[in-house]
Amino acid sequence: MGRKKLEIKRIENKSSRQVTFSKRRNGLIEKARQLSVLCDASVALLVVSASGKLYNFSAGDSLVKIVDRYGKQHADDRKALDLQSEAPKYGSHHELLELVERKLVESNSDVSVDSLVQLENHLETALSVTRARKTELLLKLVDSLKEQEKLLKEENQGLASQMEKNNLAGAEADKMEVSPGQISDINCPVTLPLLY
Amino acid sequence: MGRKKLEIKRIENKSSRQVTFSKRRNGLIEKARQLSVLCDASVALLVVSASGKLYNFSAGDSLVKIVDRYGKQHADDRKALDLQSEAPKYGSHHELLELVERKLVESNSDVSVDSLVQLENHLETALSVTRARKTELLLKLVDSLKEQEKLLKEENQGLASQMEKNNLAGAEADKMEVSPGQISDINCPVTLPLLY
DNA sequence: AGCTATTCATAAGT
DNA sequence: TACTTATGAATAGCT
Repeated sequence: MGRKKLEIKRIENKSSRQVTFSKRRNGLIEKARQLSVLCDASVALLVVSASGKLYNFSAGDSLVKIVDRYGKQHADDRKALDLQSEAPKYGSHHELLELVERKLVESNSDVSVDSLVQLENHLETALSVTRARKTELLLKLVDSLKEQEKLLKEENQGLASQMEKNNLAGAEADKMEVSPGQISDINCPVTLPLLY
Repeated sequence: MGRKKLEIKRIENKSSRQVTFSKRRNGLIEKARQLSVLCDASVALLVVSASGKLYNFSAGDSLVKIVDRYGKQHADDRKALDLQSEAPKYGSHHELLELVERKLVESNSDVSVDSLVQLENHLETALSVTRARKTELLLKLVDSLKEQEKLLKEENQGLASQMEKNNLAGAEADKMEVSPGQISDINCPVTLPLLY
């Protein structure tokens, strides 16, 4: 789009490469802005120049939000870590269990109603906390599974339409079996009570 | 750049908005690719359509790398956002607790011990049934979601590998592709109930 | 999806 | 770096 047709390959002359970078970067950002406004979409754009400088732009939503949405698909590590990082607090369950057992044995010889009431209260508190935690975790799990499902469905649709596009672009149809691939183990290794 | 000058404001007609979105999105991606090649730069582009679909493109370097580079500068923002997004869940818990408390205060006006014992029993039965039902439903939901996820992943992988095959069969490498989400399983929170 | 009339972006020049 | 302009590209409105 200029005085001459430009081949799309690395511009060897350093200064014109820099000029072109600046011009086209601005052009790209303007196009991104227009897309966002015209079509009510969110756009995030990150450009790293050859010299390592980072330029960023976003429209429709904050860059952080858009990146975060992307991150949900690819930062499973972070998610896993988040869940794990909460574990330590509740990790010493075994200790607690032993404590409770000791208390119970104690209370058998102790007939004082007061101390039984106290024990009851402690146990009830523990129960309540535990139960709340259980439900919270289950609900979290459900939420993340639903999120996962949504993303997978979108991805699926994207793949399908892209494939259709590719097919039209000339490749002969090659029948293909669906390979099961590696499906990681989803069995929850949990001692979850069904009823109680 | 068309038959008529187009004002840069939201296109009201839904279908032409969609068509424009598709055209301009492709144009934007092509421009991004060109910038990357011509000027030896890295470009990451994330577009979220009005309907919530995510399109991503990168050139020069992997999207994750570019985004990471950005992320390191803005880790704090993202952290804050993460925390915020989880906060709402705990709000409604409180409401429910208050409702329960009100019910308890109501029952205080009744002084008959017998009737209180009866009420206690009824409530305990109701609670137990409710709780069992809740857990049962949640676990069922989790199971079906996991099943659904498994199926979607299989389908996804099938599509991805088929597409790869098609690509090898003649089409030139298209940089833009929806990554076949390497979505590892959500870690199942292990520390479930201590007491129940 | 394709097809043009137009507008837009920009390469080269100043 | 900024402005100008000739020209190649992108695309809006149609089909």
